[in-house]
This record gives sequence, C-alpha cells and structure tokens, in this order.
Amino acid sequence: MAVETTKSSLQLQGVRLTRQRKILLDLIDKSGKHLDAESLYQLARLQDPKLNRVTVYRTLKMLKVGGLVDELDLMHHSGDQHYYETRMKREHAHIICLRCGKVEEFFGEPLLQIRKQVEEMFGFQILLTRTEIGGYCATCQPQRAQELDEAAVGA
Amino acid sequence: MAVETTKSSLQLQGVRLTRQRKILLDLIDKSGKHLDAESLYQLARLQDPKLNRVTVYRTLKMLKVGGLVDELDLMHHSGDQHYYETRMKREHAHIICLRCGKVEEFFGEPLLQIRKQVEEMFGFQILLTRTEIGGYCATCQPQRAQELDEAAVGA
DNA sequence: GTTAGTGCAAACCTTTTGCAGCTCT
DNA sequence: AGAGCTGCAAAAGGTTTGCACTAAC
Repeated sequence: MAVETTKSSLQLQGVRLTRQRKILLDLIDKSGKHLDAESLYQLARLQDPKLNRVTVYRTLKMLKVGGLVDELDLMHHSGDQHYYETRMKREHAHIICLRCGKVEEFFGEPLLQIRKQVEEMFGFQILLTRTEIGGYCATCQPQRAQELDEAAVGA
Repeated sequence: MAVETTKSSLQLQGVRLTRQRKILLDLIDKSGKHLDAESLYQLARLQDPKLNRVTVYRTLKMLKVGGLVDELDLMHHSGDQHYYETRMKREHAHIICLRCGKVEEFFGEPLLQIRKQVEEMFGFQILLTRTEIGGYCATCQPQRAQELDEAAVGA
C-alpha cells in the first residue's frame, strides 16, 4: 500500500516508473529497515542481475530529495555508508548498540517538544530531523564489561 | 584551560604529547566549532607546514575514541566529511540551515528527557548522542520561497 | 633505549559524473 | 518522438593502512 502510494506520487511528478525503480522501491519498503546502498544493490541484483550500483545511488538520491526516504548514519557503526528508511509518519530516534549493532527505535513525547521549541525559539522551518543514540544495549553491557576486564588483564 | 586538562588526561593514559598533537589540540579547542578534518589540516599547516593530513585523521580518531571530541555530520550539508567539536558538558542539538549552512545550537530540557527515557525503557547505556535538525533558518525562508518561485517560472 | 607517533605513498570505500545507448510515456 | 533513465567506465572525495624513519618519555 505504501509502495503504491509512493509510486503514484512519483508518477504525478513526471518521474518514470522503470523496472529498476519498481524493484528498488519494493525492496526499500518491504525488507525491514536500515538498508545501505550496497545491501540494497545486492538484494536488487537477485531480481535483476544487470541492475547497476549507480542506479541504486541515483534512485536513493531521488527518493531522498523527494522526501520519500530518510537518510541515516546510525553513528557510523559499521563504516561510513548511509542507511535508508521510508519516511515514517511518526518522528523517532535511533538507538544503536555499538557492540552488536542492533538498532532500536524510540518514539517519544520529547522528540516533538524539541521540534516545537526549535521552531518557536529560532523561527526555524524544520524539514528533517535525526536523533541517534549510541551506547550499549542491555544484552551487551555485561559482555562489554567482561571484554574490558580481559583487556586489562592482557595489558 | 580545557586544553590543559585534556593534555593532562591524555598523558596519564600514556599518550605522547607531540608537537603535532599540541597544535591540533589547541586548534580544536580554540578556533570556534565544527571544524572538519581538512579545515583543521589547513589551519595546522600554518603553524607546521610539514604536518601531514594523516596525522590529523589519526589524532581526531584518537580523540573521538577517547571521548574527548564528538563527531558530527551536520546533515552532510556540504559533503560527506565529518565535523568535530570538543565534548561539552551540556547536551545540545545542532540546527543546520540547508540554504546558508549556518549552525545553531539548541540546549533544552527535552534532550535530557530523551536520554532518561531511553535509559529507563531500554536499559540502554548511553555513550553518545547526536541530534541534528535540518531546514531553513529565519533569514533564509523568504529567500528560499523566492527561489522556488523563480524555478517554477523558469520551468 | 623503547615504544609510540609521524610522514609518505598507496590503497580503500562510498558515492558521483560523463556519455552513449536504451526505454518509458 | 523525445525526454528521462540506465549501464559502463572512470573519477572524485574522504579516510585508512603499511612501512621505514623519528621523536617523546
């Protein structure tokens, strides 16, 4: 449904719905979240082996400029690539575990308050926001402590 | 003062205070905020023409890992480089004008609330946070509107 | 004297660009 | 038909690595 909406809105703007774009749009919308360009490319190639990496980058840029996807960094947890997610109705923060890489999403009142305050205090017109929180998840905290111990002993 | 503290804390960890690092540390601390590696390199070269770009990257990485500076993306407003600022006591968000590039800082209650809620709800151990807000500043909004008009006429 | 740090060159990774040919509408 | 899009190759931009030499402690 969301994909179909996106497709329609693109077509209205005179954007052509090519075979490649259909594949990419479906992938972005369906296959969970936080794909980077390379992963998307690999997935797309399964459906169309001739599809080029450059087309992935061009499509992502178009969607980003058009405000249909958001670009994330996820604290550069595993390199300097960017991640993409379809733009959601609800504003949310990303919580990234720096040990296991797991990404959680936080939806909360304070996010809206920040937005409101910034608009009011600065007369700023907000187009996009990005809140990223890095640290260790509940699962990784004990393991991290142990790794630190081991490192201390080893030294 | 902050620089001296930093220097001491580094020395305690067995980090050597080389001529190059002194220059870079001073620059990062003094020369305003939001320098990227290349700018820092250019500034450092004025003081030591032999100082290498690689040393800048290595120093920044050390400071980042050591939690002495924070790395920012500033919405990739002008490329994919990273920006650095000395880690401040107070948590703050960065507000980036996508037209003129001006960066404002927002200190506010809601930032602390997010932190608290994330810690409580997820049992997450927060090490670093990054909140970036992109849009148009009060000055640029009318000019942006005009540019859009012109583009529409031109098309 | 050791060990950490530097400079240099070269590699690396991610992303963008130029251009000829193809394809959606 | 014609603008828009794709693939290919090549380049760009930012950052990292290997290694021999140098300097801080």
